[in-house]
Amino acid sequence: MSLVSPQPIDAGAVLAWYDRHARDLPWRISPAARSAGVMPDPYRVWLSEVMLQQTTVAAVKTYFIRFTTLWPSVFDLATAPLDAVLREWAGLGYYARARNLHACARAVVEQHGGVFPQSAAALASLPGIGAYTSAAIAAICFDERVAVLDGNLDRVLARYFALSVPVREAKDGLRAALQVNVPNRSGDFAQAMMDLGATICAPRVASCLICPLHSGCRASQQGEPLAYPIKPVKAARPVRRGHAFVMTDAGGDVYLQTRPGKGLLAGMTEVPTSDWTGEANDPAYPVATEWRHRGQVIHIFTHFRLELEVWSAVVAPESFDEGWWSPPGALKGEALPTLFRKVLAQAGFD
DNA sequence: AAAGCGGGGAG
DNA sequence: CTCCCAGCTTT
Repeated sequence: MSLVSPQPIDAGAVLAWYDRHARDLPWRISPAARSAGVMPDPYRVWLSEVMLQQTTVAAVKTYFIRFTTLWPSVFDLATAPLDAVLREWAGLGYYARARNLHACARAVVEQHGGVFPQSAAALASLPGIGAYTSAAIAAICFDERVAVLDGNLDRVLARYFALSVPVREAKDGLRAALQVNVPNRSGDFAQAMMDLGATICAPRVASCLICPLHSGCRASQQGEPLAYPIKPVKAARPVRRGHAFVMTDAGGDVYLQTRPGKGLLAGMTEVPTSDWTGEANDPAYPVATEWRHRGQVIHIFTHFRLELEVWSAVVAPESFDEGWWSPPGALKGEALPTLFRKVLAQAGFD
């Protein structure tokens, strides 16, 4: 017995709703323009999709405009130094995306003549493009009739089918159930379903009375749309503790260095810190001098909570040669993740 | 199959 | 505070 009942999806109703209520987004071709023959630029769609991985539309907008202004084409991005891409990505999170973005731009230019492949299967072989992103680009740019399954669709379909297990355990079944319902306007359909999930069938609010899928929705029929999707048991978030050291030279420049190329915040810029452990420990200062305690920074990562004690001191620069000294006015342009911007702010560098 | 990987906004 | 967002890669 399948976990997903073969309840048909009224794609026509979804598209009719989308024609009236589509969100206006910087990377999107409106359904009216699309109907008039305007096609999306695969470069812009790809860039937006990568930025939108596990990231809200609101957070992406300014980054998208900044990136497309600096680098209007895949050729421009492929030619840009990786350092510049990381600096512009700083604050958006999941920094492996920026490295893969750059690698993907170079692959498209060097292996495909600057033209994005037009099938989901071919797109999926590129760096940073997985099952969702390949399907989204193929549908939105080329109207490939492929199932586009993101977090919104997980929720919408889990409710529509009243899925009795966590989505994780039925992903293939959901995809198959969606696939057989994908219409000719597959790009608009994909975006319509995502808009539906973002506005009507939202995580904490289900506005079933105005939903185009209301009549076929099992969860709505049961009167408990918010009971789905079934939540998997969540792991506790451990606490790690450590110390951060903000050092300035006599001229007031701040000592920065580059993080390791693998792991958390890989390749991004930081100030020196101790190890982050489960236990509070005494600060192992980088150099013996008069350190001033500037308070604490708390930062939440996906899988742990970090509490850093912030220390500052004026030091002799000769002892530090792995990194560089950055004038306070230049900090804004450094590839500093949010954690270290918090640390610097705590030490008085705004 | 599970873990690792950021950050922010909504409620 | 918790939840979760237009997920991908590595182990």
